[in-house]
Amino acid sequence: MARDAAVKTAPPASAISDATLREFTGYNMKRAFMVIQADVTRTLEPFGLRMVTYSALAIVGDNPGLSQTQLAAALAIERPNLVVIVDELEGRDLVNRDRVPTDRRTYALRLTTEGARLLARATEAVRGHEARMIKGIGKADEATLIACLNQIEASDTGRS
Amino acid sequence: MARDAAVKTAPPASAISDATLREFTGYNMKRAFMVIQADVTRTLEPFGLRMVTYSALAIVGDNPGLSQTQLAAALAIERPNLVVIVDELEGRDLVNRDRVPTDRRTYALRLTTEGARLLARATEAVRGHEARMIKGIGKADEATLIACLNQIEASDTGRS
DNA sequence: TCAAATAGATATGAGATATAATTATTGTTA
DNA sequence: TAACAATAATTATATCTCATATCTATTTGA
Repeated sequence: MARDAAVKTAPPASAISDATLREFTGYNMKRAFMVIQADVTRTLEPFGLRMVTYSALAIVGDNPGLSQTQLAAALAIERPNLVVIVDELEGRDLVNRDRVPTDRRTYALRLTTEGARLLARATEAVRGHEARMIKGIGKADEATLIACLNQIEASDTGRS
Repeated sequence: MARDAAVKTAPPASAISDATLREFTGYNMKRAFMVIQADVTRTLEPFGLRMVTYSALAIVGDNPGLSQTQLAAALAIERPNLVVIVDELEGRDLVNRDRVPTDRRTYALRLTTEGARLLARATEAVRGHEARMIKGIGKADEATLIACLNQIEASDTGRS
């Protein structure tokens, strides 16, 4: 239904040129990322996960005992916004907020057994998503793609 | 100030691993795109433009006389959200909403002289941004990068 | 011991995005 | 040709994301 609407609302859509924007890496990347985002969202939906909640589980899994501040930094989101995310994951018994005896201000975040199981299953699904996305791209080109993306990421000056 | 805060709020930030997520193209792409987005936002700010308003100018420049529905489709945004964008550009005398004699429901969007001038200047600035982003990436790798991004974009099934 | 800094949480606001519904106009067809 | 369906733009609105300011509890450091 949504698909029909999208098609109908763009009668001669293919006739529209985006030549000027195609010159730029950022535009091509945004269009590619939109496809990836849509597919990964569909991929995670059966697990009741969004990109950000899946990412949070993955980071906690890789770094058991980290604090919410550290997790927020790793996810590049603000700490207030992370609180509700951890609330959600804790409410579903996917992560625990363990108290730290040496510093009672902070929590040590850890996956529960169920959280680890869900992360493993979701990661398998995301691997399937990954395979769909890079289908038709050779190993060498894929390596070049990742290297270019990492190079661009590293070019960050970080100035505000 | 914001930079200091960001640094300060992540004391042992470098110690946090994102190994699981690094496996995925989408994660690497998101991190790279965040850098691009931040830089292009800074680049366009002196022109009073955001990514979406610059993109709108570029598409109108490439397709003079197109309708708002076509522009919305090209920008992949919903038509109601485009209205305020065109309002803004029209209010700044960068684009005109010309009436179409054969169909009085629709507008033919065109750049004003000033809109064309601003687009040209902004495009030069964005070319500078592009150069910053891909600095250190060779011509061949850059071509591979774009080809991979376009391949991923083309893998879109479009199902909702 | 007292001031500053930190972790988490709460409240809140701004911005982006999506949907439903309205108006004006055009196309279709009974 | 009259009535109905479809389309373009718009308005209103809800939701989601993202950022900032502020608060409490706790720790650190002068």
